[in-house]
Amino acid sequence: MKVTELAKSLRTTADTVRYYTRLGLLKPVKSVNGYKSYSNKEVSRLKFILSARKLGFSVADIMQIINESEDGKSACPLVRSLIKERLEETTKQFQAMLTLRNKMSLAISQWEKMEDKAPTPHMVCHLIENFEQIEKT
Amino acid sequence: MKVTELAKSLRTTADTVRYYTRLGLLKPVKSVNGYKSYSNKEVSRLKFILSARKLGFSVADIMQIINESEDGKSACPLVRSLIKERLEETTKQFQAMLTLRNKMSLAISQWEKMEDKAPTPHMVCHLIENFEQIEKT
DNA sequence: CTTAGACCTGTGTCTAGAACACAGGTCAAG
DNA sequence: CTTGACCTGTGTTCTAGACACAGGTCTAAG
Repeated sequence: MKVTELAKSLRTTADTVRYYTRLGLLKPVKSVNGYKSYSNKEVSRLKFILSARKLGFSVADIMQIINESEDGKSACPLVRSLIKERLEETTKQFQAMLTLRNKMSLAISQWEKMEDKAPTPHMVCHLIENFEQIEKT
Repeated sequence: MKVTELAKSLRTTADTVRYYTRLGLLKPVKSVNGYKSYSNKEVSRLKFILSARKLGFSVADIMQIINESEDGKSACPLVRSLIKERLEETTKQFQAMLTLRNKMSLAISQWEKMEDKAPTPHMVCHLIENFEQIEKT
C-alpha cells in the first residue's frame, strides 16, 4: 500500500500518514521505486492512532501508549490516566472558549451602537481601546 | 524604556514584546548600548495590541488593523468585520471542545466497567479501539 | 580600580500537528 | 516515445510566543 492509498482507506490525508511515519509511529518498508510501502499491520496501527486522536490524546500520548504495548504491557492503566489529564485540559480550554465567545458577542453588540472614528496618534481604534471599560459597566 | 520594563508595565513578558518587535508592530530605537528603547507611543501601541489579543483578534489581524489606521483610515469597519469572523471560528472551536469533552467523559465512565487487557498483535488498547462501537450504543 | 554577581540583552531555535510547496518520479493511454 | 495525470519524499511554513544561551551592563563591595 502506498501513502495515498492508506490515507484514503482511513479517510485521512497523505500528509498525516507521512507525518506519523516521520515520527516513527508507522514503519513502512521501502519498495523498489523508493516509495514507502505499508502493510496491513500499519493499517490497524493507523486506525488506532486516528481513534486515539479523536478521543483527544496527543500524538506524544499515543507514542507512549504504543511503546507501553510494544513492551508487552497492558496500556490500559496509562490510557486511563492520560485521558483524565486531557479531559482537564479540554475542560479548561472549553471554558476559556466560552468566556471568549461571550466577550466577543458583547463587543459586537456594544459596537453596534458606536460610530466609526478616525485614528489619532494615541488611538488605533476606539472600539477596541475602550472596550475594557465598556465591559466593566 | 527597555524590553523588560515595558513588558512589566503592561503585565506581559519580555518575549512577547520581542516577538511583536520582530514582527514590526513595535518600533523601538536602538540605544547606545545596542538595547532596544521603547517610547511612550510604543506603550500605548502595545496596550492596544494586548487588548485586541484578549478580544480574540489574531496577531495578523492586528497588523492589518494597524496598517489601516496608519493610512489615516478608520479601522473600525475592518475591526467589526474581523471580529465576526473570529467569533464564528471561536464558536466552532467551542462546540468542538464541548463535543470532545463529552466524548472524553463518556469514555472515562464507560472504561470504569472494563478490565485492563494485554495488547495483542492487532490491538494496542481495547479501550480505545472498541470505543467507537460503545459510543454508538 | 577591580571583581563578583545579579540581571538583562538580542538572536536563534523549538513547540503541535499537520498543510503546503516543489522538483522530480511513475504509469497508463495514445 | 511522449504526453499528462497523478504520485512521491523532503523541506518549509504556520501560531504565538517560550526557552536556551553566550555575552553585555550595572551596582556594590573590596
